[in-house]
Amino acid sequence: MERRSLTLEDVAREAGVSRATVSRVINGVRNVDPAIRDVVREAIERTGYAPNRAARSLVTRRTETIALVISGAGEESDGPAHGDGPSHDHDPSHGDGPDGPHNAFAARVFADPFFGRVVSGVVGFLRPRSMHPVLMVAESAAARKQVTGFLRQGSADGALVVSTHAEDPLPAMLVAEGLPAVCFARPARPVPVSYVDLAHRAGGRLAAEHLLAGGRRGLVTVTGPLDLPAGQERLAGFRETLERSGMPYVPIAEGHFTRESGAEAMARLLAEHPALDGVFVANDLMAQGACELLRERGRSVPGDVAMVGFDDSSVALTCRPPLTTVRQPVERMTAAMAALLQEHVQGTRTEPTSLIFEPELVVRDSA
Amino acid sequence: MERRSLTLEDVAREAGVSRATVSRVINGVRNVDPAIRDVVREAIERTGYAPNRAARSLVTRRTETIALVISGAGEESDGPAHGDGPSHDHDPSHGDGPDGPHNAFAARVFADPFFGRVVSGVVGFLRPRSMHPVLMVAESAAARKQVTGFLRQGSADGALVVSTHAEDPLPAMLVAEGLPAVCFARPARPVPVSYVDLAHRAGGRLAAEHLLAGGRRGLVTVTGPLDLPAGQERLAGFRETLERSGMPYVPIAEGHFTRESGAEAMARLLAEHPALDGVFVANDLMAQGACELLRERGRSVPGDVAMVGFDDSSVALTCRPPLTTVRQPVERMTAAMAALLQEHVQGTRTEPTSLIFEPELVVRDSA
DNA sequence: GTGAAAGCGCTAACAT
DNA sequence: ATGTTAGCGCTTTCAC
Repeated sequence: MERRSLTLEDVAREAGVSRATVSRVINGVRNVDPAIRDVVREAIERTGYAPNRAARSLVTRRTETIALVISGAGEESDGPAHGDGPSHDHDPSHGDGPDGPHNAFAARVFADPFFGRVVSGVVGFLRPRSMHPVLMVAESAAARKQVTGFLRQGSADGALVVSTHAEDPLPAMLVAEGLPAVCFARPARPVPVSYVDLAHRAGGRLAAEHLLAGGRRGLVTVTGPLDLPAGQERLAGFRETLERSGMPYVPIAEGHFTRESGAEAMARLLAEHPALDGVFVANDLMAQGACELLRERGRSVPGDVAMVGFDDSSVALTCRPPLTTVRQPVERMTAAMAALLQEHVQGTRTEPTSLIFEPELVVRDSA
Repeated sequence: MERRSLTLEDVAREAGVSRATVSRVINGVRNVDPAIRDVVREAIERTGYAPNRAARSLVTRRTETIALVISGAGEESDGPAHGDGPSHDHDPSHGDGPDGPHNAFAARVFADPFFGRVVSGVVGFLRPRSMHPVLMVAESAAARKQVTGFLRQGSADGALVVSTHAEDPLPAMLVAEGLPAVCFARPARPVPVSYVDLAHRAGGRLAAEHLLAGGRRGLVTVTGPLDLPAGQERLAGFRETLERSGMPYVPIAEGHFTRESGAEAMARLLAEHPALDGVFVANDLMAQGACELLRERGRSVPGDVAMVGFDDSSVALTCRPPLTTVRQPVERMTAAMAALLQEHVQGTRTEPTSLIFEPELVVRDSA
């Protein structure tokens, strides 16, 4: 049943040439007589030959595989306990128990609509090149070791890192080991690593301008986590613009990019500034929460309060009303990450590089 | 900068033993003197050695990698055109253009909250075993070839297949090539392949019983695609139960598991049966659509109309009101898929096997 | 332009 | 219990 896999040797015999020639044909090296080339191609076709990845990888030192890492900060496993073997994990909900997700982190991350767009962009770039990402989750120290180990043993050529927390140590670890990596968003503390990011400040500006253009003057904002560059910059852009319009003071409430925190922040703002008539919420998930809270409190959107979100994630459409939002071209950004990583792997680019994308205002019904 | 990677040889020298011994220690083979074992371990630690995956894979004929394939039916690329090379694609939106996702399929799939749960379950099983899934999308004939090719060249040991359409030819292709595979849900047409599935019929029953228990008598249902076993069975279970309660006739409207189709189906039902007071919607996404439509039409949920969804996906919580729904333990199911595949790969199980999971009613606010 | 041959780093007989 | 050795299937000099 398990037919011994075909080798170059078999194809070579079939075509009446040497292994080397078949190899050349497969790898598209010139210096091959067109006639012979066709004969070989036919032999490959006829036999259904598929080159062995491991063998090739062993000699080329390339895997043509990249890792897509969803990485969190040190949370659980960086606590006081240490010295355990690398495969042990301190999270009590860990393990392949009957409860499905081995930990809350993975479940949370994969449920985020943002994740789908990330994957979509990466796959969009990779697939036409016959490459496919290996998905890794790294929220603990042990998991991060797994990532570097994975790369060091040559299981992948490099890593695409999407961090969910500001203090993620993974980028620095990768750099320290000399492993090719590209991050989504500039790391909170400087690391000589390539990254792709959004012009967050410009995004905040777009939001402010739109709200202002709509005649709103009682403006407030629900910010993202202010220890994240993205959180700071979006706020800065928003503030800046209002300031230029003679509104130096803007009430703010900090959220952490979750729906619940958006609702809570909105509640605080509403309590302190009942006259508000426009709000910039630093991501769509929080905007959804804010929207619901506003409705509960009897304020209509956009009638009483105009709202601009950020990201243009799927919830922007799901939300009632559909959200006017600052679109982050996530798919293009993650595709660019893959392209950049590819260059680093191939050695056609060596210096850490950053690519900044421009946001775009998508006007729907909320403002 | 690029330090030549360490080899077994280096570690062996460092530890003063032979390559074979180091190999034994690493692979946990007995027959190693504990003292020597420790010396070797220390040498590994000291040198920071990481075994080369390709080299190992070449001899073991195992990759310790599995593919997670999100697969659609033949759609675009199975049209009249054919004979193109495998890397060509007919979808005009294909390619790494500036528009992000190389095709609508990937974008649609990855945006589905269901996808996150699938990944979460798979990763939950794999990660404690230091394995990581390779993500593949296969919605065209060419893409499916890529999948079988990927496995045939030994890039992965087997595939986990999640089909989004009834007539997906991939499972049959995999079986025909003798490649290890496990599917999510029973294939629409019989294929001798292992799969994990839900007792859909029991789920339909749960929904009916709950609605009945709530005193609702004007019951209708929005079904899933009726060419899918899941669609048929959920309906059958629902019908069955009502029939036993003396309600042989149930108005139905078919949807295709999208929010829009749910709203449309609900609209049809409402037009024909304005007196309805309870509805079973065959998935949460459609339920959300139905819910919104009901509200637009001035019917409150659950006041005027009680609603039970299916899946318990993230939208069940997002939905206003939060959905009472039939929970599908997706994470456990996909973890089981991975476990089953593992057995097939290791040869500890050879016959196609099916694992059926029981659904569970989650009562929230909509019914 | 093509073939012969030398490894890539590892595991698994087989010897010892 | 440990070392020696023969490949796994491929790419890549190096001759021709």
